[in-house]
Amino acid sequence: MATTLNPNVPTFSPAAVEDLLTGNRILRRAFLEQPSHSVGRQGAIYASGGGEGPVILIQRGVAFRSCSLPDGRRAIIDLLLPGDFGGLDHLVSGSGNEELTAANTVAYRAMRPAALREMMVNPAVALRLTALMAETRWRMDRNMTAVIRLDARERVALFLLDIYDRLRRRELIARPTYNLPLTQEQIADHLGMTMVHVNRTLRRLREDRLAMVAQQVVILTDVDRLRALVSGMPALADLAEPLRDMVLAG
Amino acid sequence: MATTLNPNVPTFSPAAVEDLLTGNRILRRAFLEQPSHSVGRQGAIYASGGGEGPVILIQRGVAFRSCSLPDGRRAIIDLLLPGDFGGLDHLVSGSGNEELTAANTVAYRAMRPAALREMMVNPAVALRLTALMAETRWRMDRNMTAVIRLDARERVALFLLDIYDRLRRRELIARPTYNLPLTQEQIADHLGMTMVHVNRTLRRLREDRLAMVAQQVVILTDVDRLRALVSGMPALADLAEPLRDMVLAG
DNA sequence: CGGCTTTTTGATGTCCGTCAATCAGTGTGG
DNA sequence: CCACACTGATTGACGGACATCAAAAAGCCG
Repeated sequence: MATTLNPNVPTFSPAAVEDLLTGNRILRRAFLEQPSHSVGRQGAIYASGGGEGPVILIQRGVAFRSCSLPDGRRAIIDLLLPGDFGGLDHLVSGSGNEELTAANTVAYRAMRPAALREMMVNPAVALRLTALMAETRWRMDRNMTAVIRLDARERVALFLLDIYDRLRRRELIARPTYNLPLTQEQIADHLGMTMVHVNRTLRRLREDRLAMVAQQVVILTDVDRLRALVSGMPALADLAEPLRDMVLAG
Repeated sequence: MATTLNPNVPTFSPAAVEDLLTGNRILRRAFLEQPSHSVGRQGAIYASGGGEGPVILIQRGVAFRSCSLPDGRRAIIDLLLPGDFGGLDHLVSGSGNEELTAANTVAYRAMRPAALREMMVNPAVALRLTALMAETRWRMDRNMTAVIRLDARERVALFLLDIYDRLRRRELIARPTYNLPLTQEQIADHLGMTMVHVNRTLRRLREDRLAMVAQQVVILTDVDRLRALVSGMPALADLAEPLRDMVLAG
């Protein structure tokens, strides 16, 4: 087995691991029984004002949750990779203000919130859903911290590293190279910068031989020095070893 | 009854309201049976690395969740007001990276995560916990959007208005005036600016007769024009009418 | 009154945004 | 097959919003 990626990754409470494992299994099985959907690039998986949105499990592709202002400004609040769940707040909210958009072609399973709520009578499922929401929050904590206190270079470095770690833990990649289906403008909307400055920052990272990003392909040429850039940040929280999301196919 | 504060506040799914009400009642009752704790200004309610942190319900005072970098930079990620729950991710996480600090003297009830997990066998409680986590996420979405895409003036205006709305909905205040036990440096750490610039921005708001902030006292002199400043932002999500948190005393 | 934190203000600098033009990649239809 | 259009990437010149540095003033507390 792979060793833990980082010494102080938040782990799940031991007392809860059993339930989390069970809940994880049940939940994924239920989603995999649903029909598979697909949306193309820039397509909406759900949008605000569209009634009760679904809860989804991403199987292939990348999606992002965003908030758009009327004047054209936009914030990309969270990024969902294969294996991530989205729309969990639809469990309780009739109408949120968020929208979920496919960055590239996305294949996903969807469930109605009502069906999921019924599954929550199983405490293991309920606990697992709590864990999923907590995970989302850890991701957001991180990006929030980055946007609040890191400079452009650090922000981009952290962003590239975090996606790398998330993909690696799911064993979707093995080497420090991956496909990132976001335009520089979308990256800018996620990191709180302008497209132009994202471009310049990426160029500098390239010149410094830290990372190369071109045409949706990311190559981390020096992971160690990248990590050193953001060494002040706490580790990326993710599922503990026994909870890795292995069931993606189906 | 008061009318809804905003036409398109996200409401809870009708199908879930019954359970949410029940869960809310049970949950608060359980917390109110716990002994009351108190911490002074700048005291830690829980910190990273302190073992399994508690889940808490704030009764009096204001607390903030923050992430500190070794070089002294700090991000204040979320603000907790009376009636808010904190540390919900301790339900699943053994060791997070967050810390919760009292802004002024805070009185709160605390429960061990294990006890709460046992209560989750009740689906109503589980659903209510999900709702609480969703609510936290809506708050963070908002501040994330603000820090990513609003300028300093808009950020401060939104910040002051949001706290105002949160306090008002809990009926902790009736007029556009409240106590805000944060230093300008802490406000800066929450909004992603420097203390100096927060100060200047507050001065401009005062000169424009929009809001006065002095010595922890906030007076919104022109709520309408303040709202106009941030009219592009979606409404602040909060509990629907039947779910207002009324049980604070005890 | 000291000693502390917090606020306030000025002077100066810089990181990043804005504007604008060019270039590259992709698709389309004549 | 090549104009044409369109989106996204890239780069330069310039400006501004915000940060940094520094110091004084104002609260706060024993």
